Amino acid sequence: MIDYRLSNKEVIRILKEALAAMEIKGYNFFRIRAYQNAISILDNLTVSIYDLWETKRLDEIPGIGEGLEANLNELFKTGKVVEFEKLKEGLPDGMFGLLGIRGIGAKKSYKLAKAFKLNNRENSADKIRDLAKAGKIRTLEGFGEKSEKDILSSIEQEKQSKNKKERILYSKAEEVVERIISYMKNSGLVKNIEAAGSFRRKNATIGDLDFPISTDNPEQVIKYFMGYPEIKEVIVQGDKKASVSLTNDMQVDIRVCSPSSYGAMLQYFTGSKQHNILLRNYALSKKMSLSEYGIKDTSKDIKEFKDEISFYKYLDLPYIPPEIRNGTNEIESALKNNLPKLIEIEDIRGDVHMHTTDSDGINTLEEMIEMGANLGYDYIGITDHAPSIQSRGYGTVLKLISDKKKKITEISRRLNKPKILFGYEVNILADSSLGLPDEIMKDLDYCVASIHTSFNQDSETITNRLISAIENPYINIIGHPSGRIINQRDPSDPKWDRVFKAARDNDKILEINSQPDRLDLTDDLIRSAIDWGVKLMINSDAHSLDQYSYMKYGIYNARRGWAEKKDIINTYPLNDFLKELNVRNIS
DNA sequence: GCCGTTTTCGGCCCGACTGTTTTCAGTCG
Repeated sequence: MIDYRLSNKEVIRILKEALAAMEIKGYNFFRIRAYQNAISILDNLTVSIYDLWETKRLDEIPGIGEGLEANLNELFKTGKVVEFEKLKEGLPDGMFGLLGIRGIGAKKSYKLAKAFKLNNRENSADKIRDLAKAGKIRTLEGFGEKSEKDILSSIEQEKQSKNKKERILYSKAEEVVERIISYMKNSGLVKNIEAAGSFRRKNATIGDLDFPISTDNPEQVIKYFMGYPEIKEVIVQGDKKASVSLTNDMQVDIRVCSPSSYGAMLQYFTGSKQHNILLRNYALSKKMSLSEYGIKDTSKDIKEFKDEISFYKYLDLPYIPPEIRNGTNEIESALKNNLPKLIEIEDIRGDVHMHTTDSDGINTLEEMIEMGANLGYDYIGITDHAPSIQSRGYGTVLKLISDKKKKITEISRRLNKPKILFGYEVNILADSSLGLPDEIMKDLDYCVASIHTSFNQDSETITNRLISAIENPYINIIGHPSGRIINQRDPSDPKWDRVFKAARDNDKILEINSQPDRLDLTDDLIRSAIDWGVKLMINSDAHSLDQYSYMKYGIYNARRGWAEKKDIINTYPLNDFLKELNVRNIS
């Protein structure tokens, strides 16, 4: 049997088209909303919908009930959904080429496609652009000169940014955030401001930036914001909010409120959208209504909140950290008083994956060790890429290793902290063999095994490669297990359940790699690894002194994966850590 | 269509902004 392995993006496109068709045909409002809700949830998944279907876990997704599960089942089995095809009957195909253009939803795309007889989605956007240029759109009822102009600029912008419209790395977004906050604070008008949204939830990548701002002078603040030098285009501008796009193509949204209601605004603007919907539903069950202005209960007047803690408290909930406000089961856990006590950066006692000038690092062994000492770490581990026996010869490699070992022993004698571990990052080769032979690895303190080549092998082969490294007695850690590079290389696709089981049964550690473009394991894999009882550690994989600080990104990622201190072994005191890692040659 | 700390029936998050309207529909977050 052949399945149709559609990507999340394709599945969502198909559902959005069905949704648009229902809106045109005037289906029940709440049925439409159920579809919107399901699409929004699916769109936020970081796991593959197909994988969930294949492992029969679609019913675990909130918002997907019997009906949509049956639709998706049909879609993955046959490549289409008969019900959806019927829904779209009689609608001009061109309208589906217009969905997704800013400001054009179902109704407008239908109106346009119908009026101008656009029967092909491939060229409908181009045709509308030409019609707008010719001043034909304004002749349509409900459209005017302004909307014609907006449509034109939306289409041209869409075309322009088609290839570069990727979400940017959290670490890059940090720089933009700092510039905006310092600009706004300079106005002297701002009481509170911070970046909310996915940035505050510490997503690995950021789409838009959202800033709640409290002030006694809303109009002035909006006006002042409009003078921000990186603004390319103003999308909306009102009394209470504004949206702009920057010269780097990021969208920035601000909301302005009074200091007395900043807590509710921050909560609203932090999201996630799904978290807020669930929270508002929960509030309704307690006869309360939530908004960005505060909480309305039966007394009808709005109770305001200066901070988020009091906001959640009024709902009889403990504070829910932004990193886990993903609209999964965090409210349920909060109600049971069962929220995780998430790991903090201060919990980290060491970092044992890093490189020096002996491989592709840019600082020397001595410099890297000194930095680890300055940071106050209890232990660090040096793991350059293992030298290749094939290209250097067995004897040379042995000599290299013993020289390096001597050097580390000497430095260790001078320092009482940190404990310095000596290992290598060893390649897991395409045929599942390892880049260093066992007899060399066994004399090292520990080894990290990582995949650096042949990422595109099929799922079964990748799974076996990872598992055979896990089963090797001299491998202690699997480095950046999925191999993804954000926006450059997709994660490889092993059977994670088998990998997790093997790691747990063999007492091996899986790494959370903190490089901002890796963040690997990903947050949801961290969550399932923990459920499997797998021990994890967070490493910077530093290739220079300043990259030690990447540890914080790994922490953010681990927090998103609901990780607690006990789940991450490099929070343990030295002796417990060495034992947990199964370090050899402990002196 | 989805879902359950009021409910397996009867509800369904909340508000801002825009353009084309004379009170609101469409879109967005």
